[in-house]
Amino acid sequence: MGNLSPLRSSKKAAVACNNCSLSELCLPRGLTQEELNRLEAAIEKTIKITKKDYLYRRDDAHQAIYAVKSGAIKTCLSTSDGEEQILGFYLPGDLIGFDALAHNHHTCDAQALEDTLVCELKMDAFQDLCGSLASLRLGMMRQVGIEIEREHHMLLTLGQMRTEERLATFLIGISERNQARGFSRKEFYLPMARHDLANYLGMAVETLSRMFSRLQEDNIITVRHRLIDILDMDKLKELAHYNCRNT
Amino acid sequence: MGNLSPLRSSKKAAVACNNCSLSELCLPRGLTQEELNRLEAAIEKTIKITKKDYLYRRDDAHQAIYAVKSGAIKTCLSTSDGEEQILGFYLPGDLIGFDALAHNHHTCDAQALEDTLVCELKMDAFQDLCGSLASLRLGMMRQVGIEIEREHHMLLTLGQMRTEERLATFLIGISERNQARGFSRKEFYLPMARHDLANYLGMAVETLSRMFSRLQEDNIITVRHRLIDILDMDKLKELAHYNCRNT
DNA sequence: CGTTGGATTGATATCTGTCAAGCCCGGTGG
DNA sequence: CCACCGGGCTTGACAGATATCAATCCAACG
Repeated sequence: MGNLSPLRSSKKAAVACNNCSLSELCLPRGLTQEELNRLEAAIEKTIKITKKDYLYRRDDAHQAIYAVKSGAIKTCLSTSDGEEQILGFYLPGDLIGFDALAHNHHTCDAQALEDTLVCELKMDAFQDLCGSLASLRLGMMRQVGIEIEREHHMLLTLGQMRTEERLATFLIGISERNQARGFSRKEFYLPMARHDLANYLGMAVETLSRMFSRLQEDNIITVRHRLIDILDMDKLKELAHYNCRNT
Repeated sequence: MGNLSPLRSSKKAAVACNNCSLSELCLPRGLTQEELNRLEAAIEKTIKITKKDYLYRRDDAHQAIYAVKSGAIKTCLSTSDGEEQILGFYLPGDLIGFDALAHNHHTCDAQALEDTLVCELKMDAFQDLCGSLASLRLGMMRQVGIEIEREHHMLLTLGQMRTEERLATFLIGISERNQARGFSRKEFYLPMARHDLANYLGMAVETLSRMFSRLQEDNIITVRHRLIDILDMDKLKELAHYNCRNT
């Protein structure tokens, strides 16, 4: 468990959206220079979250939307009987914090999987901006829409697929997200522990481990702990029914 | 399968938001009278969708957000290999259409489970309104947030629960939604077929049927086809781990 | 009143979870 | 430098839940 009150070091963002390599994935996409300047003025600071600390917890007031700059964050629903469901993994360029839109307080926990930097966009400043910047409203809606689509796809994964298919689908997704960020689409590090990934994919850790082993035996990937190398993307997509589920 | 191009009869809404019994569940919640008037002016018409026809289909342009006035709608992802995943059931007072926020076209199908009436709020009129009505922006965000929370809860259901627990959770949810709409929370009609419900809950139809039977044997509910009577809400909540998962 | 599609029930196969043991790697301290 | 943990991960054996296949059953409807 991380600290309940994580120490956060913060300062004005060192990297402006302008110079941020992630801006094409993030909220700024499609904004003009002038609009971007106004958005940036509303971005308070960059927050550093140490591995295992929380960006926010359930019931925290909805103070801001965050953009991941580096590192990785998981969101997760916890129940009082000790069960939990991982809701998503957030990588650089992803926006996080929409779980609080309905009730003005967060409805899940957001925890850093590794040391992580996020930009903070305060809700009050954001609300003001939305009044005058139609493009920002659209950008926000687009981001919320992406979140909804992601969750729809996850419902399909949990509702219809068997374990091997789920893992294949997940690996392809991570691969594509890495590619969009300019990293290798065939070789990468998973930021999360087996425990978290198994939970996210709705299976036991042991089952997940077996599926990794099976993919390796079939020469589709190599696994060395969290380091994944996709050897045969076509076969992987076949297992994931990739072409069926995306057309 | 319904028609690909359903016939829609439409007219200006017969019931204004003011007089609509659902306004407390719907977008108008929290708006002042003047704001409400402006919103209403943007509501184009009431659309009638015949059972099995589609309100919209995947890839349709995002023309509007819809509010269900009566009837019921399911949303559903279809894959080219013939599988599908039901994403949600929408009852009177619910807003539908957020799946298109990211890409300006719909990413799932929305089909009427019975003859259904919806209000149509055109996106362009809505975008204009959002510029000047901060309260409407907030209302929209709240509705989107509700959708996200609903999906989070569904991920928990599919990821962590076993079949009986899923059904119990679903029945409690329907019961609460009925109650919020002024209907009985213990006796109600399910608008969807077993096939759809089983798909939604990520199990085989036969398993769902067995779970219904088991709940009936244990005198927790009575089932007569789609008519459900909850005899013992406490036991049902116990099965659903209701208190664990909602605190 | 027969047809048809949905729903239930039964028998069986399969997948996945559970329990248990062992492995591997990184960290720690002697 | 090496031995010794400890936690995360993997593997194996087994049990149990759920899917699948098949056979009714039932209700709505023409």
